[in-house]
Amino acid sequence: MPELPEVEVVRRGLAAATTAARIRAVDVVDERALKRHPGDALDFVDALEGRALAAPSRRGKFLWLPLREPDGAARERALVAHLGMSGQLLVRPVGADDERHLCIRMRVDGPGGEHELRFVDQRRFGSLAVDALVPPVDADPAHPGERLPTQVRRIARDPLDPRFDDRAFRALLRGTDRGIKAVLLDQRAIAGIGNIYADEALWRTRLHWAQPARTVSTRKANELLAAVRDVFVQALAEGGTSFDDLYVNVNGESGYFERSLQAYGRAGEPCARCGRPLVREPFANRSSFRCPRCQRLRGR
DNA sequence: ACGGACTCCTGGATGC
DNA sequence: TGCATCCAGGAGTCCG
Repeated sequence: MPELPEVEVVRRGLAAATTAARIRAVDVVDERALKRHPGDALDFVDALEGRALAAPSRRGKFLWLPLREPDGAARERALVAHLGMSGQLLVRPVGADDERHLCIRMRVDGPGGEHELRFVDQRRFGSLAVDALVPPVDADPAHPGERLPTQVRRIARDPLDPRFDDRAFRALLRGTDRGIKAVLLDQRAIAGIGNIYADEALWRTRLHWAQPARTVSTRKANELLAAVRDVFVQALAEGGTSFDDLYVNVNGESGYFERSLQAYGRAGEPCARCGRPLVREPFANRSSFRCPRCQRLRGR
């Protein structure tokens, strides 16, 4: 399931394959993939055909490729992608067989010749859109050129962004009674974390998912941020986490960080620290995995 | 205003 | 064996 490391793997793959590529033709096979696009399919195709793609950017789990006019002029618009839980962006040879859940196909002509950039999505929570680029609400005066798609403006910076504000995040924790995991998953508070990496970071920090955020000490908050960054960097180095082939890189290959997971999906298996069997608990219509000994509610 | 519940969707796994 | 139900999840929306 694509969280920050998986989306970053895809971004890097796209950077190599599509930067400076020109879009020759766009075929919308399933219009439901355009649910975040402000216009219809015709408008989507029209906004892309003939334009070139600039180097891809990412914030949290959102990915976008700025568009250039045929004369090379920058356009304040971008092709925006969100993979949802099963979306894939694939670079394929022209005319390769259609994937079963192919939603959008784009023929692109780049430095490496002609390819197809395809958006494939089994569970259809993902989307492509053409969206305007605007200055971020948290713009840094030292970097006035930064631009974000409008639909990404409400998303916080992610913890690998050098301009992520640790201090502001700690203040946010002090100001809410929500459980710590709910805050980690709130993309307006900190971006890029989903259910898997939330559980991994909490396990590493020995925090219970329901621990009220305001009771997390400054020291623990710093440990938690460090754990989130560590787990992201490690997962990135291992190509991301793949379950049942739903997440793959642009060449269709799985990552292997699943082998390194210590908490997520491991109910009944012994905790790698203390040996107690991990438990699975319902949380916000999904699951949380934790060690009942290492990760207890504190200060109640 | 805040936070929790609900919604979109598909197919693999599970249960009777 | 076959049908029904459950479950997974990001982020927008809705409601108390």
